[in-house]
Amino acid sequence: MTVLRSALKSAPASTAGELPATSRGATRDKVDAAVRAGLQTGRFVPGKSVTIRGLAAELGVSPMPVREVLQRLAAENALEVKPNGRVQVPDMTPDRFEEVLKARLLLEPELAEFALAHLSPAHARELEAIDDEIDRCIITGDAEAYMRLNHAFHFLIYRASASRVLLPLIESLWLQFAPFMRTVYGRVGTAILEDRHKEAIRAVELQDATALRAAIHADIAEGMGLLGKEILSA
Amino acid sequence: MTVLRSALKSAPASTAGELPATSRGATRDKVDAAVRAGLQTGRFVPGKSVTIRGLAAELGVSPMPVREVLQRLAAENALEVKPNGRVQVPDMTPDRFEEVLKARLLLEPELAEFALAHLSPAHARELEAIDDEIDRCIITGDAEAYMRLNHAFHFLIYRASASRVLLPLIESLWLQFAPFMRTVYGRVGTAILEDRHKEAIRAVELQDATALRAAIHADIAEGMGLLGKEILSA
DNA sequence: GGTGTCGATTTGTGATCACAAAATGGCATG
DNA sequence: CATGCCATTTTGTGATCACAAATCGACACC
Repeated sequence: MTVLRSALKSAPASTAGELPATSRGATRDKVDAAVRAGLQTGRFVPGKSVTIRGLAAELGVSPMPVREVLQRLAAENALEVKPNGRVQVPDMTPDRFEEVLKARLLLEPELAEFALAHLSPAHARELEAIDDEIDRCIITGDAEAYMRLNHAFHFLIYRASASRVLLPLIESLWLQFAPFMRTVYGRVGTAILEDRHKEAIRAVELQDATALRAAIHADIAEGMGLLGKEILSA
Repeated sequence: MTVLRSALKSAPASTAGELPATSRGATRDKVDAAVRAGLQTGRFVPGKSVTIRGLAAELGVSPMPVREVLQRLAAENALEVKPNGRVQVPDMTPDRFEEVLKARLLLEPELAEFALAHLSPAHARELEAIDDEIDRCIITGDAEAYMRLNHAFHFLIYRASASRVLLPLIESLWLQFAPFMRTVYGRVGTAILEDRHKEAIRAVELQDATALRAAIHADIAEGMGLLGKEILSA
């Protein structure tokens, strides 16, 4: 039996040609990264139902790691398990949107200020590079790249805090509103986008906590407030 | 094969005598509830390693639902998956403690105020009943019951908000500090405990948002601030 | 007596399977 | 032509298995 199973297992592995680098939990990490990226970039749209077998086949893995990843993301409220067990990307509602906005305004300026002491001039230059790319994406209308870069900008700041509590909470929030924002950008385009990134960068350079808080707060309030009105018309 | 497996499956079921009521995901829910309760009541202590097979055997289920539950709780930062895949209850550090405290002070007064409009005089009476029991627990020194009731008190308020965003974040926070608090109570006893529950109840009765915020804020700051110093001596 | 090494055991991981519930679709009936 | 019903398919769930990595323990060697 053992030999037989080994033969079956090595067969698809040889076709894929990726025998090595199978460290602990590699498959699960791969699936996790794929789904998270899909949520952030809009591959998964609110209301879209995600099936275990479907994702497993798409990624060329067994249903097992997919099940665990879906459970994880459901626990983070990035996905929703319906009473019949089906998993889907939650729809956005006005109430939910307002709550996410409120939570972001409470937590993100706080963590940004906490991270400020760990942000060097080198970080400021990295932020500028990202922001330049963001400006390009707004012009070209590349909503997917915009979302990826905007995420990179904010989390370059937040991650500097080395937080193990606030940071996961904020990541959960981003996963909750990202799919919805993606659909909004798809509808209204990216031309109207404005941000307070340059103010934030200046605050980092000057190590000005108050200014950084204000920049992050305004960036969130304006960015989400601007597009939040869209959900009333939908 | 099918018949053979059915025989194998029905055998242990008949010994346990619980054929019915096997609705969707019942086993997983049972495991989930068991582990959550264990974390809240101190059955699981920081540093304690939790094994899949161990828990599965203890609860009389297969390793499968346990794996998913552990993944979920790890996603909520209630458990920690070490690089070798082992799962354990995270240790508390001064940094982590301070961050949890900060996050609670930001989120819980906010959600309490948001819930206030949904809190009726009947709720106030429920809160009073819980608080009476809490006072008894403080006297008798029943730390486990105290923690369960304190959780019930706060979440009776928070749950009234019908929040789908802030509430899960706060639940995650409680799961993070509960195991640690349990060990602290075990060391210093419950006699020194004080709370602002009566102020909170009065605020609910009067529908006074400012007073409720203040009561919740003070309850958290004093309750955790009082015991947080313990981690410096450990 | 301390230490390194090798074997046995424990444990997480990924895969496959059998089953039940739900969803889907076609078909017959009103 | 609409509608209710039934067979088929899809899908989630729980269980078991084979394997690999890690941990633990004993024994020999220095």
